[in-house]
Amino acid sequence: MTAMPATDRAGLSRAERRKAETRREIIDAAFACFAERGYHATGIADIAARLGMGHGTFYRYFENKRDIVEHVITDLVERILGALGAENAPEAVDTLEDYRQQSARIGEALASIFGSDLRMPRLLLEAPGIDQAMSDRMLELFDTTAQFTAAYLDHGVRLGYLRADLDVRATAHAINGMILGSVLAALRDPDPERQHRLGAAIRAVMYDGIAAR
Amino acid sequence: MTAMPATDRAGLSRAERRKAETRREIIDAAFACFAERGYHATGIADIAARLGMGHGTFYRYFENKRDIVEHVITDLVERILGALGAENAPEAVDTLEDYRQQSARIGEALASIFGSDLRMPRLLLEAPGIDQAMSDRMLELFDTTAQFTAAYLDHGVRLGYLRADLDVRATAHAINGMILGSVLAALRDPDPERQHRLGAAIRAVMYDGIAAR
Amino acid sequence: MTAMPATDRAGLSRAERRKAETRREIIDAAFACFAERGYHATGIADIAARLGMGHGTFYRYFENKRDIVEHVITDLVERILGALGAENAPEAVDTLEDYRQQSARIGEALASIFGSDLRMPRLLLEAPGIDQAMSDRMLELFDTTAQFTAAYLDHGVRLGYLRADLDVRATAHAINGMILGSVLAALRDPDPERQHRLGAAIRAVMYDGIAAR
Amino acid sequence: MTAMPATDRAGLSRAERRKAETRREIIDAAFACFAERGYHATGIADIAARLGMGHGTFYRYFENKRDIVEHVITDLVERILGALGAENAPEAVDTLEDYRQQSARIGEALASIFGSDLRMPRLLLEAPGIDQAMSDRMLELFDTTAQFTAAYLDHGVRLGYLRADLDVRATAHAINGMILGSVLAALRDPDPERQHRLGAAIRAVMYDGIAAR
DNA sequence: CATGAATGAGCATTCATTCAT
DNA sequence: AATGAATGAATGCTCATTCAT
Repeated sequence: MTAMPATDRAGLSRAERRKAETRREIIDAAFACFAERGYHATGIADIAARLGMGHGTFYRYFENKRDIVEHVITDLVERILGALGAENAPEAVDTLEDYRQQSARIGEALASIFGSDLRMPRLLLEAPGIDQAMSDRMLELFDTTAQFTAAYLDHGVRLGYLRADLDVRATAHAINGMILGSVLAALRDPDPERQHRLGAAIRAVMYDGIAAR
Repeated sequence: MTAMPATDRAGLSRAERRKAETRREIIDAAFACFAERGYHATGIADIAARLGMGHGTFYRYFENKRDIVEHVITDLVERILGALGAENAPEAVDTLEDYRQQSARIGEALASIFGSDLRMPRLLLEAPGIDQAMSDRMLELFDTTAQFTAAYLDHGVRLGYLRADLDVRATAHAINGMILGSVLAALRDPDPERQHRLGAAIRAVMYDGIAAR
Repeated sequence: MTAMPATDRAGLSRAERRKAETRREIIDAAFACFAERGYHATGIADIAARLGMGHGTFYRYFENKRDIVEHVITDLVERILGALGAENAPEAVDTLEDYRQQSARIGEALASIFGSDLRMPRLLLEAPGIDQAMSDRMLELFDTTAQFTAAYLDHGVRLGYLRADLDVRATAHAINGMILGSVLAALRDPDPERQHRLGAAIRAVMYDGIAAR
Repeated sequence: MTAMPATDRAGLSRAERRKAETRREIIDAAFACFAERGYHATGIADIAARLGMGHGTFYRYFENKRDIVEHVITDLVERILGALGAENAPEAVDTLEDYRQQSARIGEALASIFGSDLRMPRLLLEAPGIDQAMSDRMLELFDTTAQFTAAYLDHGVRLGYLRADLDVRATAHAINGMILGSVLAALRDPDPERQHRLGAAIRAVMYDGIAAR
């Protein structure tokens, strides 16, 4: 017999696990509220009401409104980056054809993530309107993801299947811009068929250019 | 001589002209405030104070806060579209080389517009956070500008200097996405040299692709 | 004709005068509320309601709740000190008998001030419970008034009608303590007759001591 | 052997004794919190945290926040009155000189109590700001202590070493006021030397008066 | 027409208290 | 008996909007 509470595999006591679960639920509820009505139109009471809990309870889990949106965004970004980084890696590719296929897989993964729940891109789109700090964070996120893309490009240049004179950093921003463009287009018209054509168009621009032969 | 007030060439009386001027000033002041502090952090009093006028006066020119931001955005969009459409037209080009040069001109025009006053892209970025309607409007704007781009592409396809199998609509979104990406990059790091490289990278992707020859 | 608003003798425009009046009214209403229910039990809404005005209006005149109580106390202290300093001065007295009479006048003035409105001492008594800063301020006030008393004593020592070996500063605190004691007694039992006896007892202690001859 | 739990000399079971101890600890912790941060700024959680116990446990020992402060003040008052009444009694004195020495002892005892822990007078000072009832109680306390002093004076008058015409009740308030004044002065400047002079000044006023011979 | 005083809906946040475990 | 999670009443404060002057 010991006074120490039983812990699970992650070393968390029952209470800690419950607390983590509730935080998870609040993050999800807040995500839903923010995405549906927007950050400024959402009250803490809305988030609590969605979970059927008292609004005072919210403050047992998060400091304040700004705190929760920070966690919501962080969670969202992690989900996106996690889904992206999961099965792909720059080093996994040797030839242009492989790269093209990898691009397609990444594009499909992105389409799957965003397409599965349009609230995700919708919230990302609204995020810069929260405040200056969040706006900066979103710009930083765009830059960060461009670095991911740059890593892929860099690998291709080194292996010789991408142009040697590629301005890797700038091109990465351009490519990510195309992806962003397709996401915005999807928000207006979430037709899967159209998403597919957007992905194809992006790859066509990347590999074939737009000029006639 | 009549009792009718004198009117200028546009058929506006002196009073109407004065009113239009004041509306113009309010729009400019509101633009400045919204871009600097953000829509939600800006009060009507801030806008009025910037003009040295009473904040009650504001309501003689605009319905409410939502009304003014609508006009600010409209004005902003017009400035952008106006600057773009001014000297370029899809029909003015016959060859790929011409088109490439036209692209460069358009890119420079955009860089000039946005680069000259970063408050413009900053406000556009924050706009979707104002409310759902504004978010929709921004998505619509992205679509509208894509139609502009599509017109250029369409012209090129018809004249044969762009690929016959080009998915014009989807490609237009991709290209505009690249432009959007360069704008976002400029917001993080407004170095003109970098902007120039971003523009070049966009054109390189468009015309040369990223693949090695 | 001038654009300058008409001003009264104090150089205040009509609007400024009105504003000052309203501030005065708010201070009075707040004084009443704080004295009756206590600072912490009083809401801004209570103060506003007492004046029949919206509670938002309050914030046009005072920064916040702490601000108004600061002004209420300041006003209160000024009223007390003003009433005290009005007709008395240490230099106006030459003999012990004069001083004794002056003491009686000051005592009566104090009794008149506090006795006329028991909310004044009641609020002063509650003031240290507002917060640490106010508590310090009250202690400072006690010290300040002791300096007033000390000035009287000092004058008497110099003119020779008070003991040469008087510890002026310490004695001043003792005397003011007696006054404070009579105020506290008055709060419990505001019988004028009793106040009179308290004043007489204070003077008797001061001049005759308590010892039998 | 019976089912009755063992009891100590006071007739308390072990559990009752433990309960009393915990109450004692809570009172002490609450006293510390209230004196340091003030009643209104102190939360029940602060008190519990100071004892390292759950704040829910608090309510097993005291009804509510108002209840604990009542006990804290009661305890405080008892400590003061106890210390005062311990070794002194009106009847223990026969002559003015004895009385003067007794006064000095009482003064020293008070200075020792308050000076040893300034939180005591600080809490008493803040107490009237808790609510009306507590304010009344503090005034009552002042009156009660004046009755103590009055008993000493009464004894002196009866034995003839104090003035026969002394207004005992009023003079008692005046004397206690001086003591109160010295306590307030100590709160501002807790210099022991100064406290000593204040005590001496009080006795000088009492026995010698302030007038020159 | 300009003004700014007045307004109150609205919201984030705190914290004493309860009660299931 | 101890705990601390849950609760919601309570309140200070902001600011868009109105309207009398």
